[in-house]
Amino acid sequence: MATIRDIAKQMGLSVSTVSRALNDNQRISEKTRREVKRVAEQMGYQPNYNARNLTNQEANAVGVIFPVNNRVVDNIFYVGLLRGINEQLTERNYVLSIAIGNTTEQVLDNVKSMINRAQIKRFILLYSHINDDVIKLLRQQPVEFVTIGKPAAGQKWLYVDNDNIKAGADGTNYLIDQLHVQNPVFAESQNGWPYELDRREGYLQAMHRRDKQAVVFSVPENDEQKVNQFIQEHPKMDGVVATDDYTGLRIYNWYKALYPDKKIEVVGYNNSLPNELTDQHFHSVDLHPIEMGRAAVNLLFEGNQDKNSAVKKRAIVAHSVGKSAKRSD
Amino acid sequence: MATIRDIAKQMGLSVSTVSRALNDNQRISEKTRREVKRVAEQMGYQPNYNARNLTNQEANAVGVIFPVNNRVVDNIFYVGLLRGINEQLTERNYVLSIAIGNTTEQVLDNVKSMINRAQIKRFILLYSHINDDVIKLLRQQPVEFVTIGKPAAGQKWLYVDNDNIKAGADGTNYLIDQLHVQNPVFAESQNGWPYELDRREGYLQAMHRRDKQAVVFSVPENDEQKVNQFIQEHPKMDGVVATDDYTGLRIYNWYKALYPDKKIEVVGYNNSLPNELTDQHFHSVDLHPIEMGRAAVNLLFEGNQDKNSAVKKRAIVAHSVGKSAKRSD
DNA sequence: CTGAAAGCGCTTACAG
DNA sequence: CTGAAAGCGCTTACAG
Repeated sequence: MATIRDIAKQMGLSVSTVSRALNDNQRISEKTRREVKRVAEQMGYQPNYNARNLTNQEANAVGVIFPVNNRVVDNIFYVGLLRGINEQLTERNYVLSIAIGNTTEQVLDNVKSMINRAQIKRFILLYSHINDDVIKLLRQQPVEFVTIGKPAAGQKWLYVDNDNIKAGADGTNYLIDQLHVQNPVFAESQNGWPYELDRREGYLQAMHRRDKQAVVFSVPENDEQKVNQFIQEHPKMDGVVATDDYTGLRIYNWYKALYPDKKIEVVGYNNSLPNELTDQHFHSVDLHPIEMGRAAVNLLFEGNQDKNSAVKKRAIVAHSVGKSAKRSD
Repeated sequence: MATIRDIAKQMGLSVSTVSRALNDNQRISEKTRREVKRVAEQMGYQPNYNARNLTNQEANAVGVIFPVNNRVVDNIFYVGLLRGINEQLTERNYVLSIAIGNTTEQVLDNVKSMINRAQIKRFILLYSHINDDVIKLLRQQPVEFVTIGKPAAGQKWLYVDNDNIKAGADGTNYLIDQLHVQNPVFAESQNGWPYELDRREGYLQAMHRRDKQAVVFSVPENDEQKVNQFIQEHPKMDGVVATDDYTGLRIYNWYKALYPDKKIEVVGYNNSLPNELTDQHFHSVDLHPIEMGRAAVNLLFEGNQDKNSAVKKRAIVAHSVGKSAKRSD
C-alpha cells in the first residue's frame, strides 16, 4: 500500500508538501496540488485512517446508537435510516460504527468506549427517549449528537423528525378527501409516544376544521375483546387513522371479520407492511427513513456551525401518503 | 486521557513494560502485571485504538455487510443479527462497522475502503448470494469472512446457518404431532432461495416418513386469485408450512376469508410478526438471529485456526418452533 | 511556496 | 525480567 512518503519520494517532494497537497491546503500551489493528486491516484494511494485519526485525535467515524428495547417492527425503520446515514457518511469519507445492546449499561459502555478509545466525536441516536442515560452521557461529553425524533418539551439538542402534526392531519385529509370517508376514528397505542400525540393533534385539527366529531381509540395491546367491542360500538366508523401500520392492520382485520361486506379505509404509518398482507383499502404514510438518515448526517456536520444562532437545530423531513409498492426500504 | 506513558512515569517503569503488562505478556512478572493493571484502572486508562491499530496494521473492527436489495421484512432479522454480533465483538474489544449501499458498486467501494483505508481484516455478510461481487472481492483479499447462510453448492467458505432441512421437518412434525393436522401443504416463494429448497426437502421427508401425500404450492407474488384458487382446490388442507411468516399469514387470511368457520393451523418462519397480527393458530419457527450473530463472530475469530483441517467451517444454529411472545427481536 | 522535525500513542525486535 | 529505540503513517507548528 502506497503511503504519502512513497509519493513524496517518487516526486522529489517532502511528505509535508504531499500531505498538504492531498488536503488541498491553500499554501501549496495549485499546480503542485494537481500533480500530487494525479500521482497519488496513479499509485493507488489510500490514506491510512488509523494514522490520520491518531494525529487528529479524532476518528472519522459516526457512532449510531440503537435503543435498548424496541418493537421488532421498528427494525424495518432502522435499516432505512442506516441506508440514508451511510450514504452521506461515505461522501464525507466517514465510517459508520454501531452501538447496540440489551441493557442500558451495555450501550453506555459501548458508547463510552467509542468516545474514549475510538475517539469518535459524533453520534446519531435512532430514537429520542425521555430521561435516557445515553443522551445524558452524550450531553456532558465534548461530542456532537443528533437524535431521530424530537426531544421532550424543555429539552434542546439537534434532531431530525417528521412534522407529525401535519402527518396526522394529512392522513385524515387523505381519508376524507381522496377516499370519501365520512367518519374516521383515530387509533393510538397506550404508550403515549410523542409522535402519537402529535399525529392525534393533527387528526383533531383536521376533524375540527370540518366540524366532524373526533373519536380517539386507545388500543389495548393484548385485549382483542376490547377491539371487537370498540368496532361494534362505533357502527358509523368507515375509516381509521392508526399511529402505526400494525395497529391499523389489526383493526382492519377485525373489522373485516365482523363485517365481511362493509367497506373501510385505513391509514397507518411507516409503510412497513409487505403488499401481500394488505389490499387496496389499506394505506400508509411513508416517513421516508432514508431521507431522515441523510438529514441526520447533514445536521450532525453542519448543525452547530454557528453555536450562537438558532439556525438548523433540526431538520424536518416530509412524509407522503398513499399506497406504495416498495420492496426494499 | 491517561496514556501508557503516564502509567510508566507514575510507576517508574518503561512504556515497553507497561505495554507488555497490559497485554499480559508472559515475559513480565505476574506481580508487575497485576500492579500495572491496578494503576491503569485507577488512572482511568483507556487504550487508544487508533494508535494500536496503526502499530498493528490492523483495525479492531469487523465489517458487517448488508445485501444491496432486500425485502423490508428481512430488516427484522438483520437487527437481531447485529445484536448478537455486537455482543460478541464487545467481549473481544472489537468494534462493529457497517457497509450498506443501494448498488453493488457502492457496497464494493465501501468494503474496499474498509480493507485499504481502515485496515479491517474481518467481515460478516448478512446474506449469501450466488455470484456475489462482494464475496468475490473478499475471497481475493487477505481477509477473513463469514456469511449468514450457506454458500451455493461447490463453493466453500465459513458460514453460519440453520439446519433448514430439519427446520422444514420440524415445522411439519409440529403441525402433525402437536396440532393434529392431517394434511399439511408446503408453501414457498417462486424465488427458489436455498433455505426454501431445504425446508421443502424437510417437509417432503416428514410427509414421506408418514406415507402422507405431499403438496407443494409455489405462491405467486401478486396474484391473489391464484391463492384463492389453490385453497379452493385443496379442500382437505388443514395446515400449512410456509417458508416465511408473511406468506403464511397471507394464506391464513385468505383461508379465513373463504372459510370463516373452518380451522387451519399455519407454521411460518422467522418469528417476525407482532402478536397482534396473529392468533393461536399461527405459529412460527424461530431461527434465533441473535444466536446466529454470536456464532458468526465466534467462527470469524476461531474458524480458521487450523487452516488445513475441516473443523469449524460452519456453525449450525438450532431453531425452535411454537408461539412466541417476543417484543424485541 | 516548500521542508525538516516533532508528535499522536501504541507494539515489538533487539539488547542486556 | 525490564528498557531504549525504532517505527506504524499521518498532520502541523515552526522555520526559511
